[in-house]
Amino acid sequence: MELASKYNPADVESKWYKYWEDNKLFHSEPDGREPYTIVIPPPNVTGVLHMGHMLNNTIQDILVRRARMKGKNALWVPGTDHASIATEAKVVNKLAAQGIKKRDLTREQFLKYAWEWKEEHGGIILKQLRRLGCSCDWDRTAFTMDDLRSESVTRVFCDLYDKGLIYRGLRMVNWDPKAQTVLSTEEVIYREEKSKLYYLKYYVAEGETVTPTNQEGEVLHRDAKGWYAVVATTRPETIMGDTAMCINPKDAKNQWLRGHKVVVPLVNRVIPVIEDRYVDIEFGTGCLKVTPAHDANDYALGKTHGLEIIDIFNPDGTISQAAGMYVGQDRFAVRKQIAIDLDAAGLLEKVEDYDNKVGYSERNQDTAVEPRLCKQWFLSMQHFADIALPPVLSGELKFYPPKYVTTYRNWLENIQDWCISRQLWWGHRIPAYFLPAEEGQEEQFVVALDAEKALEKAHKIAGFENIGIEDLRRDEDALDTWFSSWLWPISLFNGINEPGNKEINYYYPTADLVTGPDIIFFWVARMIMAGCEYQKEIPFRNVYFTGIVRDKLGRKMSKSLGNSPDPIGLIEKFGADGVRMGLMLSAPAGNDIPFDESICEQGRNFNNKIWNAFRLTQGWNVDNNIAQPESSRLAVEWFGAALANTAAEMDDLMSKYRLNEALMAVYKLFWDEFASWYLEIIKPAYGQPIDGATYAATMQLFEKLLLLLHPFMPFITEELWHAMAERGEKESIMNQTITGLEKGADKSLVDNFEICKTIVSEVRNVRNQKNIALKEVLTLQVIGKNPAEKYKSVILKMANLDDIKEVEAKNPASAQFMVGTTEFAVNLGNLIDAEAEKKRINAEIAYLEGFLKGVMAKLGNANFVAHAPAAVVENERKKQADAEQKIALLKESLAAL
RNA sequence: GGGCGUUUAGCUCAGCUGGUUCAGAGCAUCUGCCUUACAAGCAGAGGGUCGGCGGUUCGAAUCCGUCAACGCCCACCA
Repeated sequence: MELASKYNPADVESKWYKYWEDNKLFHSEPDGREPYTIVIPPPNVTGVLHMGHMLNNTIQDILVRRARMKGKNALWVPGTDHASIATEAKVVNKLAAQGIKKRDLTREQFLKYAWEWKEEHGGIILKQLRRLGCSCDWDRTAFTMDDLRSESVTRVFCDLYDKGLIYRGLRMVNWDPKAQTVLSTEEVIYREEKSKLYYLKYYVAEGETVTPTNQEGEVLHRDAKGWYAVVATTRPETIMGDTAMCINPKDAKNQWLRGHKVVVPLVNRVIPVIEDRYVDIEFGTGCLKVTPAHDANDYALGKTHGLEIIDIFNPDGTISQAAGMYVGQDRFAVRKQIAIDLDAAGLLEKVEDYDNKVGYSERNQDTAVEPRLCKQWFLSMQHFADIALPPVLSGELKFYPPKYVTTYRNWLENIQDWCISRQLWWGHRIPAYFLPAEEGQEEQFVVALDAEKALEKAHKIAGFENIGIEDLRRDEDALDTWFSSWLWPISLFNGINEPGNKEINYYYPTADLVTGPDIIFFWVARMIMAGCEYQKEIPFRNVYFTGIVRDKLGRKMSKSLGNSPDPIGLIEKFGADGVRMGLMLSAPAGNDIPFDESICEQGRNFNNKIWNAFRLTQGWNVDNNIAQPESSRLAVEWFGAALANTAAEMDDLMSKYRLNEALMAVYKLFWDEFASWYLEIIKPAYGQPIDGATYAATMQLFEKLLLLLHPFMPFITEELWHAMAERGEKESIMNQTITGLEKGADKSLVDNFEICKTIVSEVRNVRNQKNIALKEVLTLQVIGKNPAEKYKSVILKMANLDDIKEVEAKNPASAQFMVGTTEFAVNLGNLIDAEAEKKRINAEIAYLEGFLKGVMAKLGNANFVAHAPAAVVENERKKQADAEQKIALLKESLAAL
């Protein structure tokens, strides 16, 4: 069959993926081999593949394919995440577009829509992962909200509640007014923002007698309407919630306010002036308005000083009835309006530009988070921090790159309780059941796996012995998505519902986790916690943190910027192998990846190179009756050693997770050594057959190269591996072993061959400079012994020489070069340009003399000779001798010209 | 305000415990080639005061100090 001169990935990729899947080659069952497990960071079930996924999953696939080829029982478990808040938002939007409001639906109705959405969009991303070549065990595909995972979540909730680690409490939390749910502290991201600082006048209440501290104070704090204090605030719309003004007791300039009452501007409510050292004397005027309902610090102040709490916001961020004014208007609209109104009333002293940080919802980045006081479910975290820190600090669990250990440690050492409830429907509903209560009375509740069990528990509580199941009211809230993800490495093997089962015992702990550093707290840390709590063992041995994929301008790839290439489009253009390689060549663990389509070209070109090397070998006729040329024998010997060296190097690099370097090593081995040297050496003359021994050896070497390449480029390697020989029906390259390829590594053999390569290059260089075609046969002279005598046959062929003559004195009419301290000369006859040659030699002498000067200076330094190790001094002496010898030889040549 | 990281060729990055890997790799660039595997290619070549300054040392890209730029994480200054 005639092979096209260019590799066409589209032809082969779908074919081989189907083959792998049909033959269940990715499937794993526990057996006697050593397990190698990876659990996928579950992508959002309704999401689509982006470049971050491409990178992340390529890495995982390389690791898992390589482990498989190292003889391990490799398993990569795929799955998706229900992504509570993001998915619910999408469904709400979709319904809104159809004119349906969430609040008009019952929970059941809404969930029906949500599941429909999930069925429609779920799985797209899993199909895309197949295009990439991911060798996931699809039979095990899981979903964080499927039955087993849901049951796991409920069990864990009940267990932690029973252990006293989960509690319900009134706290100042972060509220997302758009999604109308609470968020954890980790889900709030702060952004620097240009805003305004409003200086508001708080007049001293009527009837208060003010004693000015000094003349200056009187000027500053008094006008026609009386005495006043000025408060600087970025949030004037919250004044309706002010229940005090606070000054620092040590603040001399505000002493005069002590014990007074002031009037909240516009609102006209009289509030006390309190004193607390919390207030920064230097900030603004040193006067702080205290709004206990809407600021965490103010809340704390309110608590210590027994202040009233006025909640002026509705859950959607509009002003509530309690505010008494601007009711129903949006918080930001009110901020604008109130500034105007305050100004009109002469209560706004001034407005300044001010940079401050505003918290936004991580999932909903256009919505500013509102601190809000409400009752939520929390998980006490100190216990988990205590168990999750030691394995990382001790190195039992390793982070790549290790700098993240510090980040991890800092977080755990300052751990805050985790707010786990969300006011959402799409998620795992909290298994807490409230008991009937009298109006105005605090409701009691029980926590249980289901309603029946809840009822049993309720019956044991005095006064509730006779209630029925219909009297129980289940908590409306769902759990934070991460409350299911943190169980992922356990729940995938059903280790929560069925502790100690065969699968969890075999596959846990997993080997490597590949994920982004942005979810180190959300996910990585919490999985370690859950693992240590429920399996008493870390969930993975190594965490590989990938970088962020950026565009070539260094910007994060994002939908809104439109700078993210379509991954499937890239695969169609360059082939999955090409894209994988482009991504992998870019950067080491932890570094951001500046991605540009053009790096995929390099991958595609490499595919093509491999393809064409194969095409070359297929074009040969094999003749078993001809003898193996010496040059071919040497090439086989040398390349075998070179391949083993690279295999060993790759083992080392892979163990350090330096995938890009491992790939580069095999890339160079294939292109620079195999294609450019080995194949050229053994290539028979045009139309001539190749000897059987060389051909067989070549195909063996080629096959080994494919094995080494396979984890990085699964498709083309499978294609060629099959094209190369008859294979069994279920035989795949992915199940071949690469163990032992490093055997036979011989560095000296490789180093020796380098001398031969240098000589050939030098001759080619002469041809280049003198414009001598490769076809023209030349003669090489070596003065003295040829340092690469062993490879003479190779040199003759590669440099197209008729002979290498060992002579005592060279022909002056020749182009000369040196390899080490050996002189070579290419006889040029009348082609020689004596002037040019003199110039070249003089330049070389000048360089060597400079070099020698440096060496001599070192050796002339008594301190150096006295202090430096003998070997170093010896080496300098050798440099000196070599340089001197070379200079002498060059001067001779010069004289001869 | 704390902490971490980065700065080496045009670009992206290696360079471990100071000295033969000490100034490297890939890509890009330049020159010459359509040589019957491959122009998505072949053969060559050029290119860097290792961010600045100071110190330790016989010797510094490498260790220490300092400054600068960039990036990331954490933190309640309204």
